[in-house]
Amino acid sequence: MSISPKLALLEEYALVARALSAPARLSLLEQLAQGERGVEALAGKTGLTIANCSQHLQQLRRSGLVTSRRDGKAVIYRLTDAKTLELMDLLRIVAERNLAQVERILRGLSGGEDAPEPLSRADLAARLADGSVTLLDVRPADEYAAGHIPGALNATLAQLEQILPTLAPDTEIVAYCRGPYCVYAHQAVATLRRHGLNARRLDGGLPEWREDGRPVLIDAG
Amino acid sequence: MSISPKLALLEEYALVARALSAPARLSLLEQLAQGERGVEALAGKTGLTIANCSQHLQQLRRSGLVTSRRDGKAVIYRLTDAKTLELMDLLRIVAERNLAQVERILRGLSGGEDAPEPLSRADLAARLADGSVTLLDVRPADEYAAGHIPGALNATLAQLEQILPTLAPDTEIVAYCRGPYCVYAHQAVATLRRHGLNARRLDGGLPEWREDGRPVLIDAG
DNA sequence: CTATCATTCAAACTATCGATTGAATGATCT
DNA sequence: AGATCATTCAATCGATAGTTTGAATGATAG
Repeated sequence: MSISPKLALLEEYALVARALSAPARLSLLEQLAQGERGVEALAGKTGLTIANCSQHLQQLRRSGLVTSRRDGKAVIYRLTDAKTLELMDLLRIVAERNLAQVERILRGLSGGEDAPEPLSRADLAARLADGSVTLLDVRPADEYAAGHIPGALNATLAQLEQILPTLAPDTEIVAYCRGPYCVYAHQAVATLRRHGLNARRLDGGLPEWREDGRPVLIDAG
Repeated sequence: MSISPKLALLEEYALVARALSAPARLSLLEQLAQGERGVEALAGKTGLTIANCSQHLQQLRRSGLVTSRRDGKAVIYRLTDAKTLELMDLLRIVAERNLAQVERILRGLSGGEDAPEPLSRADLAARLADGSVTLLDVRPADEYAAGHIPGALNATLAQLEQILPTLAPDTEIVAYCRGPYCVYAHQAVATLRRHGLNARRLDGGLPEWREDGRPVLIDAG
């Protein structure tokens, strides 16, 4: 190659950033952060066609953010390592700190109300131990089944209104979802608070909880 | 807006990543990591035309990674905060861990020899205190003048061969440069080792050193 | 060894990005 | 107030990215 090594290096770094520069791929990474998945499952969850999904996944693989293995006739993708999750998190943090538009969208999700500070994962662990909190997993049932925080109830946003009466009104409710880019927990907290309940989000989702080395319960399949 | 808030959020995160997805902009960020700069200075350092440089800078500003202020008739850009530097670093780390191509380029810079592990900044500080190390700043003279680690000698790669005889042969030499994306230190260490000297890189460059809260010496202008 | 099926490739199209040129802006300085 | 000059805007071009469609691959299962 005739170009300078310096430029060649920058091209490589840019390749990683470019892999993160399309919403569709961020959506795929969000899914993969919860666990390894096949192409078809990912396409279904993200609403992409199979072929399109495959191409995005290959781009993610070329960037080194994800890797794949073969299982029978299926190809299973997964995040390469925890650094990928770190990168996703940092991207979100920078966007939330610096972009007014993000602030606006998140405020819209909360129905304009001020949401309380998220609960740290360490604090949640302590409060789960002494039972002073109701934990709510607001992801779809299949994702809950594939792994969730022990002690968490599962209810999608649609189901939330139905289970409202069953929630102890004096116990603080903590909601969590997929992690870096998921908005379910934001919306759930807004709904719960509109109904007068004391609710807040968990800081991070299941991927971060798992990355902390904390226990994850998998339903028997 | 009619699109879902979720997609809108992902678009914003992708905007930040897209800002990092062009080598020219990474190059600008590398310069800005060393300190705030005007458009013309940045264009000169990166080899971009003024207009092109201005457009890239605006894209960086839209992404929230950099901000600007006016000083007389000049517009001065700077990194928004330390998170930008973190993001640049993490991008490099992920690329170095996962991309074979990066490994190859860095090996080429070292002339194929195995380079020793970089020295940590904390260790450097200790060894500067007891004088057991020769510190070499291999950036251009103007960047050295704008701020450098106290006690560092300045020599560009071109000048390196000339000052070789003046270096104590028994003292370990530590080289540093701009930081995340700079290759000068790699090349300098390779040159020094080819001449039989005991040399290694500093982990990180001036921006990381400054971010640690360590002293930086600015030449009187 | 052949059929099957999940995945990948290839080609086409549209949209967007990056570089260049030359003109316009707009804050300063006299 | 007008001249100056750094910066930004606008228009253009070529190159690249994203989506869709349909065909090709290639590992498995019978």
